[in-house]
Amino acid sequence: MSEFQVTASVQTRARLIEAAREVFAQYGFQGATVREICRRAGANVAAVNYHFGSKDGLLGEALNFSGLKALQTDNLTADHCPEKRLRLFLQDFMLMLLDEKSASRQCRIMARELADPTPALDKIVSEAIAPLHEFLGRLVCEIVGDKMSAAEQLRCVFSILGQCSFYYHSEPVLQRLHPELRYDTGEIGAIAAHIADFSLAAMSQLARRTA
Amino acid sequence: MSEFQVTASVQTRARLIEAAREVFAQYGFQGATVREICRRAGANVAAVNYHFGSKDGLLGEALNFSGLKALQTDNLTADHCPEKRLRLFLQDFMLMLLDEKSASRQCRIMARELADPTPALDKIVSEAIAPLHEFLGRLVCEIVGDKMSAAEQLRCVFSILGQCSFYYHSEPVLQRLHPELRYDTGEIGAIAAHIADFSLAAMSQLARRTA
Amino acid sequence: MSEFQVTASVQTRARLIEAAREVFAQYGFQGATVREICRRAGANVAAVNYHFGSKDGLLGEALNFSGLKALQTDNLTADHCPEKRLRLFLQDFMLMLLDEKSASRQCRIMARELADPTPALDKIVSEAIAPLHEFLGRLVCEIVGDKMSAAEQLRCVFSILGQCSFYYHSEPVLQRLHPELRYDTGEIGAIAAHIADFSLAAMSQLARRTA
Amino acid sequence: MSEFQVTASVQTRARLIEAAREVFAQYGFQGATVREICRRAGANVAAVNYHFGSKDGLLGEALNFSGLKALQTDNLTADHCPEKRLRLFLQDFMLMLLDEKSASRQCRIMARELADPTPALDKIVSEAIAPLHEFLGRLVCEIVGDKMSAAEQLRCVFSILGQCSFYYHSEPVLQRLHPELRYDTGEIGAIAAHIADFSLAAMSQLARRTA
DNA sequence: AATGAATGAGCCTTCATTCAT
DNA sequence: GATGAATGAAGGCTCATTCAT
Repeated sequence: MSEFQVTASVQTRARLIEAAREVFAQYGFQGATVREICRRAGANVAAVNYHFGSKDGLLGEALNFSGLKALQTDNLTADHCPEKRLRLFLQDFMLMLLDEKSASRQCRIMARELADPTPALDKIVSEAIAPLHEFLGRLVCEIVGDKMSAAEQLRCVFSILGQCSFYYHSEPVLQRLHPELRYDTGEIGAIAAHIADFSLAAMSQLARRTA
Repeated sequence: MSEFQVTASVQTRARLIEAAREVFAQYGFQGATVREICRRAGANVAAVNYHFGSKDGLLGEALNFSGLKALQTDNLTADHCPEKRLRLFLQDFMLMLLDEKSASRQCRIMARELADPTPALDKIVSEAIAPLHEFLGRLVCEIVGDKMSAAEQLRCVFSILGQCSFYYHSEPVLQRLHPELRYDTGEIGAIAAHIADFSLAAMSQLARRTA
Repeated sequence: MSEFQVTASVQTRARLIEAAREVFAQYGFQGATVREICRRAGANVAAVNYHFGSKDGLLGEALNFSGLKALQTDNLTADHCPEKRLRLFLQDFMLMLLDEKSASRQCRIMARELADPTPALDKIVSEAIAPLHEFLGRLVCEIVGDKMSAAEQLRCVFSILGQCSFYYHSEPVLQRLHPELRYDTGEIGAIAAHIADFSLAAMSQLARRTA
Repeated sequence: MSEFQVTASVQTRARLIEAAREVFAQYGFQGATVREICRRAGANVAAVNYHFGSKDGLLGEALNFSGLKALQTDNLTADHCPEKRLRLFLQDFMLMLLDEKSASRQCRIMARELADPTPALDKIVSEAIAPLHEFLGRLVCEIVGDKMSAAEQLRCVFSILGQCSFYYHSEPVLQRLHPELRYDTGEIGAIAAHIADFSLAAMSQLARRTA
């Protein structure tokens, strides 16, 4: 094979993955069709099976969590108190979750996996969600110190994540209940600030109470 | 028409609805097949269209929010302070949401609608979710009084609902991360108590801060 | 069975036949559905099979040629020259064929049978079309006398019938080509007059030529 | 794509169109099934949708009026008087209409469309019937000149077309009434000659009368 | 290596008919 | 006698996948 062809093949693969992310995010795994993905990628109908073996295989490749990982490593290297770091992380995380940019697509695919798990969920959990839980767990631990049991700390992590994902999952509902709501940069910042306020207030109060 | 046939028809309808709830909850609206529903209901493939006109029509009938409504009316008639009533509601609500009983199936269907909205979502929003948001909105208002803006109160409602739905949406993830976790009555009670503690602590702190 | 019920049964039968004529005329035999016929007749879905054995059986009963027969017997008793009687017959016949009245429905069903014959066509031919051909055959014979061979006379009958049925069969086409065309009483009269003029002119000329 | 495959695809398409013409002509658009068409074409059930998008799309492709158009252009280039050209056209036209060759199938499909119009009728009218009416309109105009009003000329066209289509539409009836009738070349020629004689006689007489 | 053609299982739905009362 | 419920065969169509080059 000539080098030109190698490059063409690689580009086709890349376009397929990009198109798959769009279509999976928009229609879900079941609702997405191989034809539509190939159409958007400008590739042949058979390309998906050729490059990835199956629709399932493509889903596996389409998942990519580098953005989410970068968020965490950046946050860890910042020189702030844990409360401030939680605030900053929530700002970045909600922006990634709610902003109408490409980064949001993986989140959307992940969210769909929760409602309708496929074998790809295992990969998502081990590569993206487990590290995220651990990251937040350490942050909460730093904030509440030893004033809370491990089980309570875990539930605080869940409370924070629950608040975050709510705005993502409930978007179609919120659009109907509050049509004026728009996830623009300002609104997302306000949401993140509220989650930080709410959670930090709760944790400080609960930590004090236990003590 | 004989009384026997009326009964038979009603029973067939009921079996179809029950089967539909199972299958919709398990596979989602798209993934569910009329054949599987009819098979489980012991009815003919054509039964769904005969009784409900279409798969969509069956979905509409399969959705029933009487349990959720009862929760709210019961709570409103209770003679307690608003904080206590929030606690009690969360206990009932999380039990309905997480307990492995039939009531949970409507929730599962609703949850799937969020990830992949169908025309039925409008019905769900107007009949179930909107009243629930209003109910919690009034409760929060009673708790924080005039010490918080309406927008902040609304975000508190979202924070509460987000925490609740997290345990529901993330079940498959949590099963993988914490295989020892079981949603038995005791665990559900502890979760509900945590959400109440966390939220009440946050609200009291935020209300005080504003004041 | 009480006399009341007998009457009810007879009425249901009659309503079914009337509804069947409407629906067969509108949608054709294949396109017509038993459900729609029963709905219009205000009868049960099973009524057609109960009263007529099958959809085919209903078609047989729905066909009725009394109007067409009356036309011919009326014409035969009129005291006019054959040319005049042809004119009068064409006026009546085209009115029956084209006027938007109930009488037209049997014609429409018959016309559909020609394009898509069912077993009912045999009945139609023997009871309606054959007598009509014979009637016109005698009329043509009276007009051209012995100046034309039997084969030529037969073709003249065909030429007359062809002109008549054209306006019926081609209605959807003519509506598209000449949207201003309306089959009102005046237009139908003009059409019938033209067919009479055209055919009598042709026959007189051909008869003279042969002689 | 290899040349072999291109050829294979074209052949499959062609076989499908040919089979569709057979089946549509035999059973009508509604009565025809995609399965039967594919069976006759030796193709898969999905082939129709793959190649033509839908059953409707296939009908559109199955209609082809090149034969009819050729008839008219050939006739226009002939160097004869208009009466002679009408005679010649009727010979060709009736042969196309009645001869048991493939060309007849499009006519049969067209005839069915008249009794049970589908969206394809628009295409038929604009591409085949309208030009045919115009062609005959010009011929009639040449024959009767200015001795007849435009409305009368139009009715003469209808009288000619009515006679022609009668032999086509009424074939199942004529088979029952005159079982000895066969549309062989000789008979078709005699029919065409009769229509020409009848129509020219009528027109000359009517034109003279008006003058 | 990569593609257009073709596949067949499966989808929802429609329908004339039969069943049990 | 007459009906509402139920049937099952068949309809057009969609889809991920495989085939042949």
